[in-house]
Amino acid sequence: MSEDIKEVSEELGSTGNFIHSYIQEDLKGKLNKLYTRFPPEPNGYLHIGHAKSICLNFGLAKLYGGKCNLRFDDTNPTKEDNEYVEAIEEDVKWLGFNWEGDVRFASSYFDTFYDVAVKLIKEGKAFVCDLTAEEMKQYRGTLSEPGKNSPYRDRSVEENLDLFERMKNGEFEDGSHTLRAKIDMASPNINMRDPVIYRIAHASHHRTGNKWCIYPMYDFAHPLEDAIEGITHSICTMEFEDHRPLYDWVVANSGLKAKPRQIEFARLGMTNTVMSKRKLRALVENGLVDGWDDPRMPTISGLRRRGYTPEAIRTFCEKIGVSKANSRVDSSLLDYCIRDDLKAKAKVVMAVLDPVKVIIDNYPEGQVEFMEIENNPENPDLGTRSVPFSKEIYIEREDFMEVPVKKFFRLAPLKEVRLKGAYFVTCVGIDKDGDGNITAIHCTYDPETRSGSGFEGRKVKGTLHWVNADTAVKAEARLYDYMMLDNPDDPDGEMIMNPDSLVVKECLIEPSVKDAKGGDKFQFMRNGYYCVDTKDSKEGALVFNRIVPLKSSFKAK
RNA sequence: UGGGCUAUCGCCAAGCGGUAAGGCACAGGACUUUGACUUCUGCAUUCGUUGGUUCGAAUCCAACUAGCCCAGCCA
Repeated sequence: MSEDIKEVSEELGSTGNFIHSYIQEDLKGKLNKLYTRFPPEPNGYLHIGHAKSICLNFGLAKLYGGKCNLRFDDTNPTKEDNEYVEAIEEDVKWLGFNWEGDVRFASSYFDTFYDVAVKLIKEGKAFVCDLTAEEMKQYRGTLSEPGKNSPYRDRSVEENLDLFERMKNGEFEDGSHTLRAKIDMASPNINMRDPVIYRIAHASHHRTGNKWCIYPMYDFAHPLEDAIEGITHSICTMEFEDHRPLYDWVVANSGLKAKPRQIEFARLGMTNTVMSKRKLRALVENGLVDGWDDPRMPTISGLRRRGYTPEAIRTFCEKIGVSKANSRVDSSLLDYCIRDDLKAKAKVVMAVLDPVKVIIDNYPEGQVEFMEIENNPENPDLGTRSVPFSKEIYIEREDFMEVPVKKFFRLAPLKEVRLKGAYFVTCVGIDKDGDGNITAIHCTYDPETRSGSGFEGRKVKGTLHWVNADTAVKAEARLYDYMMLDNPDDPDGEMIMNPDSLVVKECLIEPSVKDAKGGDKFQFMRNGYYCVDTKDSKEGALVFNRIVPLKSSFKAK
């Protein structure tokens, strides 16, 4: 095992984070196997911040030859639902991770939790408290003043046992009693001021139904869950750092042998999006987005629908690193990751989003030629396809300028450009309507310049994508941009929805995409990466989501 | 103002007493049948501040400063 650690350590080089140091330290000592867990509460959908935790926990387990559980922390029935457990399982699988054995549920340990609570009562380490929520708040003290002992703190073990059993049996109303750990009301750490470990909630649980009407609190349940499962390293986010003394107290007093170690890291923040469940829920409930899987959402389901790949998300999670410092990662890093993943995977096709007609005056009327074009110049394995070409085609409106700016390589009067995979054409005239708008561009082509003919006579600076007018497929393109904008009026960082986060266009695409299915990904040449929408795309009425635009160093000034 | 944590390039982030890795972003050059990709080059004499220890400090010590978290019968 120490050899393995050495190898891992060398492999990591200088990229290892502080968690690796802890784990390696522990593995050199008493432990011989790493065991982690990903423990979401099933009360919402997973987002890319969870992906960071998933990659960390499952990734660490894999790296050190250990195991990782998927466990639902379902200790609060009023907020949880089976809908979420199913969605979460799907997301974790989709991201490419396999959990150890069956999915675990905190709720399947409810009997054990109860037994530990009884043990604590018997040892004088827990008591039933009759204080109301409001009274308890008064007794708790403040950040700078110590709290006071509850008047119920010194009840006898017998009375506590009796009361706790009656709590379990449903004799009391919600909020009338709690079970509290007896620790220290004067502790500077508020979490240690006799924290509540069980509350009464006459609510139906999505898995245990009406069997229980008392439910354990996170601070009590979580350390026990970890200890029961033999978790060695319980990795969570920074806000739980203050809870660690309580976590350790529960483990130490539980009678369980395992001694999991809690390690905290900073949660993910990203620019141009929101990550809090509350804010995401508000967007969904206010109808500002098309559900939790709206392609603008940072949810795993949203990213998946948008066209992000698990590989890209995993790479992103590796690249952002893990530390304890608050941070907001620039969204451009995620953009980079998906482009990098798709560049050799996606077929490159030609699509025109803002078409203007081009008539090739000297091309024979009625003639159609099929041009053989490589699907991805970087990846010959993707093969070639045949693209029809004829007298009338469409090009991108922005690829023509009647009065070109300097350094404009594209089409302009009397300028020659290459049509990708076809011929060189020269603009010889323009048709305009009564308002002066260009309705068609007239060109001539040079038959000698046919693509693949080996023509070397002259060079052109620009290559344009195009679609054949007769055979083009009409489709809907949904151009997504960052969901949120910084709000200059709110220095606290409350963001506002980007009004241009979705722009819908009708576009024309070469016929090879005709049979594309939901989830298929393409590069629209010179434009960006697109994914066929899994919800709204139909045969004959394709809908493409723009995953991310291509970079461009061209600036028209 | 009690306790906990954090502070290294525009954004992440290595660094663990021997003289500032890497990625993204950005800028410029080459290449190019995608102004993409690829490739080359540039990008912190300086590590929140101020002192101290040391031959030597981002790394040790002290004092400041700033930011985040905690007063749910949420997780």
